[in-house]
Amino acid sequence: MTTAERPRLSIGDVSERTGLTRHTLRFYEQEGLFVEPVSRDSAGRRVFTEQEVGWLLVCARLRASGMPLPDIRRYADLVRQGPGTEHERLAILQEHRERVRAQVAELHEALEVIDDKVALYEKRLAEGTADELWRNGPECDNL
Amino acid sequence: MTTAERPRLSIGDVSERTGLTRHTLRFYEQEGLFVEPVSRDSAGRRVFTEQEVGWLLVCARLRASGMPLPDIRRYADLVRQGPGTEHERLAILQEHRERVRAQVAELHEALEVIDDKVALYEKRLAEGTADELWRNGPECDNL
DNA sequence: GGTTGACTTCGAGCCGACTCGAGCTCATAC
DNA sequence: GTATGAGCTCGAGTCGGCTCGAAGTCAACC
Repeated sequence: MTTAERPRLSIGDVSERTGLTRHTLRFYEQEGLFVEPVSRDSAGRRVFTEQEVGWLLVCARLRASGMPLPDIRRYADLVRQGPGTEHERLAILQEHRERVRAQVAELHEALEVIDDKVALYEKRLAEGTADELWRNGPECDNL
Repeated sequence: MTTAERPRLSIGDVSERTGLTRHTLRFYEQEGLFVEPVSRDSAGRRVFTEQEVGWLLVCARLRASGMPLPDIRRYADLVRQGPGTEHERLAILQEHRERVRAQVAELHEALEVIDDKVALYEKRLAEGTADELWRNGPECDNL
């Protein structure tokens, strides 16, 4: 529980550190992705903390893996509500994990198809027999 | 080179066999994803061949792995143009393969984050110490 | 010859997640 | 004191890939 420095980060700082644009950060606030309301300075500008940067980095990973904003919002809501909501938070994470795993599996299947085609083209091109790859050839399984 | 049966498949048949809706199949034709123009019967209805089903299954994999429609169209165009376009076809496939691999890597990174969180929640819930997971705990790295 | 069901075209609508821009307010640097 | 630059709000636009529905055609069965 370090009561250490609380560096006050501007939206620009956070943008740099998270890779999310300023626009996106405002949009995320509006969408309720933050656990606590984002605080403001005297001029009404957003002031972020290191904690929030950390959370945003997590959000970025969740987004990159396809978690919809409503799910992230829900998770953030639960964290805000505090103790007693851990089971549902866990459930959200587990469900998402399954979806991601399924997606990885799907991508691997696609990679198999792609790899086959690449191998075929490379072989034919190396042999100079690319023409045989043409439409009605015996081994021309789907171009 | 089997000159065998040419089963004339309706859009409904193809829909069933590819998992693509009729709407999507028409849309794909319109978008130029087919190598050859789709033929029609006397009443103007689309008639598909086994070859086309095969190609659509490939398309489905490419789409599932995120290849944009314009890229698929380009590939189909090249196949239609025939010999001499193999290098570019190969290039398209290789490029896409790299993107898919990158995506898989990204998903794995996300999975690491998710797995960590899941493990943490499971541990605390099992121990009944979930409360310690609360906000300002020492080990509470980003909720 | 009427009903059914599968097909046709066309254009519009939808979805999620940004992305952008106009017009404004501030604070700091010179 | 004014120019610069970063921030603000709000509403609208974009993008890709479907998705839907209305209105019509056609063949096959009873």
